[in-house]
Amino acid sequence: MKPVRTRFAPSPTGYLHVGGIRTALFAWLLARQAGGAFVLRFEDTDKKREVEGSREHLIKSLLTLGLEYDEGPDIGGPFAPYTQSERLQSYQTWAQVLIDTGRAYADPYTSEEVQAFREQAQAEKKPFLYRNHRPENPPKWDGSTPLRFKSEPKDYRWEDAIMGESRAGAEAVDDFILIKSDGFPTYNFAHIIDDHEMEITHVIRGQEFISSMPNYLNLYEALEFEIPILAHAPHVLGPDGKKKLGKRDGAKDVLDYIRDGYLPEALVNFIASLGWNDGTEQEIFTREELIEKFSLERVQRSGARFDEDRLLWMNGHWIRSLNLDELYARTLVIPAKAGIQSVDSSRSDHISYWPKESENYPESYKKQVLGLIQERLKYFKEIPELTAFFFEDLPVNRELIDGNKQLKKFEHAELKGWLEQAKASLQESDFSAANLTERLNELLEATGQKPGVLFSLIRIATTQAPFSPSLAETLAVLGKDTALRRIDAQLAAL
RNA sequence: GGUCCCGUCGUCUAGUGGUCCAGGACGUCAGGUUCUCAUCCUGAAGAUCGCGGGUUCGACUCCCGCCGGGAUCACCA
Repeated sequence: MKPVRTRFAPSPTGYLHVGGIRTALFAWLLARQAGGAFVLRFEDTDKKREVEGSREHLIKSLLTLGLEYDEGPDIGGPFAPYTQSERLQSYQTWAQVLIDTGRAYADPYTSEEVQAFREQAQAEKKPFLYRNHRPENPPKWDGSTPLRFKSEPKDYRWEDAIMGESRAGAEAVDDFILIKSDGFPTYNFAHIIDDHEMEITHVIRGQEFISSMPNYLNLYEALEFEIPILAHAPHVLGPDGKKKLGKRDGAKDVLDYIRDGYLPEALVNFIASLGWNDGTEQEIFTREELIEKFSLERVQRSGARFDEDRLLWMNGHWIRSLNLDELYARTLVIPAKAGIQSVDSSRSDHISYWPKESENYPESYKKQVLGLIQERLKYFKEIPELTAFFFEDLPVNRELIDGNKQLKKFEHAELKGWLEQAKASLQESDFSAANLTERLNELLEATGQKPGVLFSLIRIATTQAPFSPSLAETLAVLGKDTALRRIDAQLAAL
């Protein structure tokens, strides 16, 4: 049994969005599960489409999610180089093998001529097959024209680890281009050479390549290469459930999610469970559980829709599962945007998720605050709006009391009286949560009011926020000076 | 249009001939937890299993047709 070697082979032409990284995750999972190797390879044979900075972006995305690769363009490995534009010699060598065995020939037509053939076929409502125009005596290939594969059409049946038993007729096999006239190989040729030379055992990629499988199978045979295990994953669909997810649908790339404060754990869990489950009712999986339980056979064959609500829920779950110190450490740094600058990338004036006003507060204070909001935090970018009142006195907002369904039925004078009572009691408190709770309960009796009334009143006075964590805990964190100062401000406004 | 793939609650899915008048999760709605928001708990609504034929004692599960959706038909990957 050969050691498992999987690869992720993106072309550096743009962002790595959630749909794209799923195949990377699957490949990584398989490699880790088998104790094999996960390889990163850049397929940059189309210089025109290359996007500046996308290599860095791709690498950063992978690493941020914890999908470490064992061999790759930047770290090398036993089969280096891992960038196709640096492997031209290999393609040249194998192309010569094909020429020598009569399985490749120079394309004598201009692209206009080929286009004419194509249009002619279309007019006759017949599928266009280049091989129907295969020249009888092709010129010797000198590199100035495309080099084509001389196919041997036949029906194919093959096993796809995800899609199951697959088949296609001979009409799907054609003479495709191996090497372009610019000297670079096509994907169709290059990836097969690379996978072979790099000893890749599992090819996992998007379903857009399924229809090319007969061509690849034909090439593998001509080259006498062993065919790796093949797996084609369905696309992740956009919110409308129709088109595949892409940047232009507003699909954010992976790093956008990270920057918004989504945890890698949640993203990995979410992406893995988009179209995969282990057959039980388990929804939350750690990275280790995924490595242990993942299998291509259980990957759904139909495309799954990207459901942001579910991601949000999952992220909240993972945030709650972290201990406070760990969670706090994660809120300290907003990862820098690597590679491509997103047009809508947010301002970079914040280096942490905490609001500006928090910078003069000690870490211990911020940790207490975080402890109070942990169970209501869905993603880190929400921290400022959830915590603002812990760091600054917000202006008195009359609407909070006048619009409160419990409080609006009382006269201001009455509310003022209760707040005065509260102030008097709180002045005597040591502001420990226990003492605060005790005094708050006494106040309930003294005023004869329900918590819904009294606590709402004090909560609004001390936070000026529409919602906040529970009263005693909030007061304890806020501290005596701040709490009393804010009560005075509220009193003055009533 | 040719070829290939797919089709279970709004969404992600469990389900491989009977235990399914279809189970779980997200979302939604209602109730509970000394106040708000959230968490947590409980409950509810929500799928004639795309449609129509077969096969079978019996089909979400097998077969055929249809419809719908997707992918692909480049000197892009």
